[in-house]
Amino acid sequence: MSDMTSTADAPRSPGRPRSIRADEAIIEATLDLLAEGSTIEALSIEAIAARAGVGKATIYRRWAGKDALLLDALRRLKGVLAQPAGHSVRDDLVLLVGAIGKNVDPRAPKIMPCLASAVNRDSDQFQLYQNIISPRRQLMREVLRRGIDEGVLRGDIDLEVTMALLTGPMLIQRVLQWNPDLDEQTLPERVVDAVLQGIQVR
Amino acid sequence: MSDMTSTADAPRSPGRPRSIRADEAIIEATLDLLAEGSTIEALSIEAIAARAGVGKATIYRRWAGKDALLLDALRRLKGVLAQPAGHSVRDDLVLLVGAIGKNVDPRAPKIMPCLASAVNRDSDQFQLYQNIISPRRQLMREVLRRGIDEGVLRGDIDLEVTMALLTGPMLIQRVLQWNPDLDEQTLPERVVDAVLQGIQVR
DNA sequence: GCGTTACGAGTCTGACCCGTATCGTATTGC
DNA sequence: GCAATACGATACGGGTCAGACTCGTAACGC
Repeated sequence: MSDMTSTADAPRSPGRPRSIRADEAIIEATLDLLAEGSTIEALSIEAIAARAGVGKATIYRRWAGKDALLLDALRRLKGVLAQPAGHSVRDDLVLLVGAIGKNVDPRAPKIMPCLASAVNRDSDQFQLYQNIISPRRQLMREVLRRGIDEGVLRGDIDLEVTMALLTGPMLIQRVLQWNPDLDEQTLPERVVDAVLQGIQVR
Repeated sequence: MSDMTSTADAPRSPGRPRSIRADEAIIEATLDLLAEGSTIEALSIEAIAARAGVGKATIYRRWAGKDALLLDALRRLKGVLAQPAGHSVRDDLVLLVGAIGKNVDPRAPKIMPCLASAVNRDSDQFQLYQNIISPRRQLMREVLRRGIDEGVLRGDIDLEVTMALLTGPMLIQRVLQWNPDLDEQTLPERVVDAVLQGIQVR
């Protein structure tokens, strides 16, 4: 997708090879600046170059512009998929819900909120976002299906609505800080249990 | 909060009074530009003035800067609180959930996503956001409490978690377009029913 | 060593914008 | 009519930034 992919095959390189350290420094600088509070569009190539200790040309040699750089930088944040143990449906759901918005990179929580706007205005970034979350949705869908097969969950539930039910509360809390009084730590467990049991008198 | 409040008392005005049409045109232009896809920080006073058919000085005569103008402009969007009928707890919840992210102004859904980032970086805007949603949370809390009193809802549920459960799915759908396959129209009903009944086999 | 390419640093042009000031004009109270 | 204040328009100095370019230098294959 970016120029960097061409590094893989590496047919032959006449001159001095590109510095891998520069690649890394540029990406890191981008994420650092975002995590420090810069918004996406306030981010300038000049600032990134300065922060990375790199000439502007070094950036333009690798990426076409800010958008392409950002696309590569944000890819770093998606982290790895959580792997449900497969024993208890409830525990698996707690694990998956707890993993929402939680990434390997500690900067991710700071950066994620500012993506919310971008996702709804740029269709490329919307696609990137969907590409990241759809495998996670799939994972949760499979756990729910397993629950139905095992007879733990009812067969007539709407899987998509149920996933929204499990994901929504965690997401608005992590991304929007919707309710400052809500404890994020114990939220996954409480959400899963509430969804499982319902709130109605039976 | 802004200079405009001083218009209220109006002690005495020597010269030509300020044009109310200009006030309106500036606010409208601001909201229009935001709704058309401009982000908050890409929004410039010059663009607003041009769109409103107004000189820049006319804007600076009223507001100290872009932030003050935005604060006033966004206040227009919050709309009125939904009024639950008070008959059926389920119907009231469906009404409240359906009202999430739904404002009188048709531009609101387009503008809301780009506020997500601002809310998490500027504490002033975070407060403004909390001030807007906390009465709505209170409304929902009262409906839930009524449900408990009436014996429709269990007494041992966590109100705050339940509210997150009801609000989250709707919010991520309206603001983040979390799952494009999910029908926004019928979502409130389905969310409320799922939360009421739970998904577990009983 | 030589051609080639990359490097950090810096320069340059052309946008765009802010916030202020200044036009000539319009609208108010007196 | 006259002072006062508003209006839209425009010009201004100061600032930031995009991208393309230029340095002198560094690292590679041959």
